[in-house]
Amino acid sequence: MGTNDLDTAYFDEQLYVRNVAVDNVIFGYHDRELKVLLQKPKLLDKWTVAGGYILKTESVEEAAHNIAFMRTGLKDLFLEQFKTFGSPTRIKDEWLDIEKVFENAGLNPPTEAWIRDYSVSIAFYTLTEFSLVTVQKASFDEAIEWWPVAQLPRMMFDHALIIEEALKALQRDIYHYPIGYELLPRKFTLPEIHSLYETILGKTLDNRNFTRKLLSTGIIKKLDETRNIGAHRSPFLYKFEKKQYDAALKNGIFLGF
Amino acid sequence: MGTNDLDTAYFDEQLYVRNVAVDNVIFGYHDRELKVLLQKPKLLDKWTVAGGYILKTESVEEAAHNIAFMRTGLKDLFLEQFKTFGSPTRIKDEWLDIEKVFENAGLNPPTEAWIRDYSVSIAFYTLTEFSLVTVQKASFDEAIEWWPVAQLPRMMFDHALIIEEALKALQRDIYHYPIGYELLPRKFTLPEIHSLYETILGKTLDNRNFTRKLLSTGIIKKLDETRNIGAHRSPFLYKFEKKQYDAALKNGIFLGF
DNA sequence: ATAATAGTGTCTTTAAGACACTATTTG
DNA sequence: CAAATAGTGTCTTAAAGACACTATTAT
Repeated sequence: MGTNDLDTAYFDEQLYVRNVAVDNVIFGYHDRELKVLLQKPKLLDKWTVAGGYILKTESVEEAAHNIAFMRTGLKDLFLEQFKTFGSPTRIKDEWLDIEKVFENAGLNPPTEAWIRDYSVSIAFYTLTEFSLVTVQKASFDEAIEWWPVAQLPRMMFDHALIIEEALKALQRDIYHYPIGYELLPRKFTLPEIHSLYETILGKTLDNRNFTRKLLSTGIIKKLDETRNIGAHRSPFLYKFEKKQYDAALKNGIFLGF
Repeated sequence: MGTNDLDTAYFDEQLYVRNVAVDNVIFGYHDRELKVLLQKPKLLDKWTVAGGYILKTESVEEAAHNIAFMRTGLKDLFLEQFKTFGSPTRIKDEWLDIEKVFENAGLNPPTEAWIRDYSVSIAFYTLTEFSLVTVQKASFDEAIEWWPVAQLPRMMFDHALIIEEALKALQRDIYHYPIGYELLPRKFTLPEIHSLYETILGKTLDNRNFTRKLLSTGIIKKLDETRNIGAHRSPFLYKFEKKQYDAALKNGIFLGF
């Protein structure tokens, strides 16, 4: 999406790249659950991934950043392009839906406008620290909410597939990038990051082996503080070592969990 | 690309998806070198990756298959989407080039036609067995040739970058897919596949360890034939085991070379 | 016999995986 | 002291990596 105005007339052929959408699967982590930020257009009972279009003056990556910014209020988020979807049927299968979207948005693009036509979607996923996000609703949306990836609502078009592929990409990337940095608060405990990895990978990880491997990379560092969690032993807080983290991002690491 | 006619007027807005191109980096392996199939438009001294546009009646993947077919005469090639490129400058940086391309092709799209405009390129790479390919020249091309990836000619637009990224993607994928099947003839020797892997990865691999690992996957099988290579010991021929190969493609394998 | 390439085995080192007890905190 | 969660060490097994000699073929 190219502007901060969520109500821009995307079918303006002068401003926007035609036939191309950008969809951005915004992941957050909270309450031991991996969540996705979804929107529900007015009057429809289907949800959509955050999405928008590309201004002719910006790159695909800038468009994806802008979409993330519009929905979360956050800039410079971690963002990965994972796949581009395009087929004659991915939107038209549910023709009625898109007509309703326009109607509800108070828009009425010409019948022949590209926005009703073949649509390629360049899909990204974004990682955000849940607690920092202040959700931004567009005027044509009835709701914008975090949904657990494990229990999604009815999704519009092929958006369920897009989320599924985003999750696969994330699961692939977690072995090669220090993903936790983006999803956790600045200070976190070992049990928290352990649970994050288990959640994303959908399997249990032996806590001793997990800790050993994670610490051996040198990307996190124990602090001299603990977190009080009630009637239990207080876990130590850790933080990411920016230097090691950046190196890991650049060169890749291998975390064989 | 959507038809078998290499001279189709791509700027026809009724037929083609606007603003979106598909570029396909076609890899082949020959003479111990990894090669790419490139074209040179008439009168320009820059080369391009195989590319084309998407018919509104086909999917992105179909378009990529059609591009590969038009250039190689082969169907059902192994094909992977690896990245989508899009920025306001990737084509316009060399505005003169694209004008010349049109001129040389005898085309004269209207000044405002999308084809001169912002262009998103969905990039794929394709693996082919070099010897099966019969190269197909389009009328607006002066030449179509295999170039060693290690010594590319001057490339148009961002095509050098696209090839670089395709190679990175291939190097990533080689660890998870039984790549050799696509690039080698049906029967091949251990030294041949060994050299293929060394070439793609750009590093030497201990032949004993390589053989041990490759054979342990069960995807190749020793035949009862040898290849005569002159005044040397004759190497045995091997072939891929289709069953194991398909399983490896589907589930992924791990080849830690 | 020589030159060139094919083919194979062992040892060492490192990483993965399995496994269970002790420590801290609060009520 | 009981309940809950944090935190840590060792052994076994598997895989990776390093390394060098013997086998075959044609001239």
